[in-house]
Amino acid sequence: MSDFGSTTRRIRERLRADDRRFSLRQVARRIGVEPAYLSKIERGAAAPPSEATTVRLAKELGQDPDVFLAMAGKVSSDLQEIIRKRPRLFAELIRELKEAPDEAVFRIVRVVRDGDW
Amino acid sequence: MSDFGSTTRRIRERLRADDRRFSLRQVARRIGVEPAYLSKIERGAAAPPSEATTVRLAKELGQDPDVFLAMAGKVSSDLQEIIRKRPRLFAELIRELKEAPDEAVFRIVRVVRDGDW
DNA sequence: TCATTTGTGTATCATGTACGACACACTACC
DNA sequence: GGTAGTGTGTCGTACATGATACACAAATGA
Repeated sequence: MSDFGSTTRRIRERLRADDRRFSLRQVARRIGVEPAYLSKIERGAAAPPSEATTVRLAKELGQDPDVFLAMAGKVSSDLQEIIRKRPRLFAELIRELKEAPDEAVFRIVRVVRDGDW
Repeated sequence: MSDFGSTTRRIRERLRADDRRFSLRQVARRIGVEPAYLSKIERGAAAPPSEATTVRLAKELGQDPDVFLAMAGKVSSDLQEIIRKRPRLFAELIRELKEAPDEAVFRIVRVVRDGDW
């Protein structure tokens, strides 16, 4: 379940292969946490970090923050806020789309984005 | 911001007007918390309760759990799980619908529900 | 070879979350 | 006028969250 750590490690080590700046210590430093803490996270000895730290980590590794948050068992707080403002509407929409194929969901996104419908 | 308590109290007292079974103590008993705790919640002296307790409270008062959770500053964990399974897709959809009028969102719900498209 | 860098083990901590226990004073009712 | 029910004040607590601090041994590199 907690592949957050191992995935993070895998991605970081791949980046490190051709850029020494992606050592655990240097990444930890850039995202603003102690090396020991990031070490524990990557080994699964500590739970995934806070939302803010997770997002910094994702960006640092060139990954999608929403995906990293999902791996961390979280949902971005800005999404939560959107839902909380119209709970009935969004709750119904999301539950309705639970089993919908990716293509169907994405079609909606496109339709909404391209406005006029 | 924290109208959770006062709203709860208002709804409960309205129910109580024609049903003595909606005293704070009896409601607390039925949803499985101590009266003192529910009292603090209704007065805003304690933060809104856990997701599970919030849902039991909403149902007890005949309210929509998603709305009560929203007031409690939370999003139902089953919705979060749906989002976490396809984070990119749902993140994009929800952000795209952030400013969309209620009617537009609801139209999508209907279209999805009525299948075939 | 020797300084630097690296990852990690251990200990610790502050804050928040989510309540329970108990006693108290007031009100309602018969 | 006693008994039952009502809301509340105070205190405590068990556990989770999100980290820091420090020391250490192994690898790396000039």
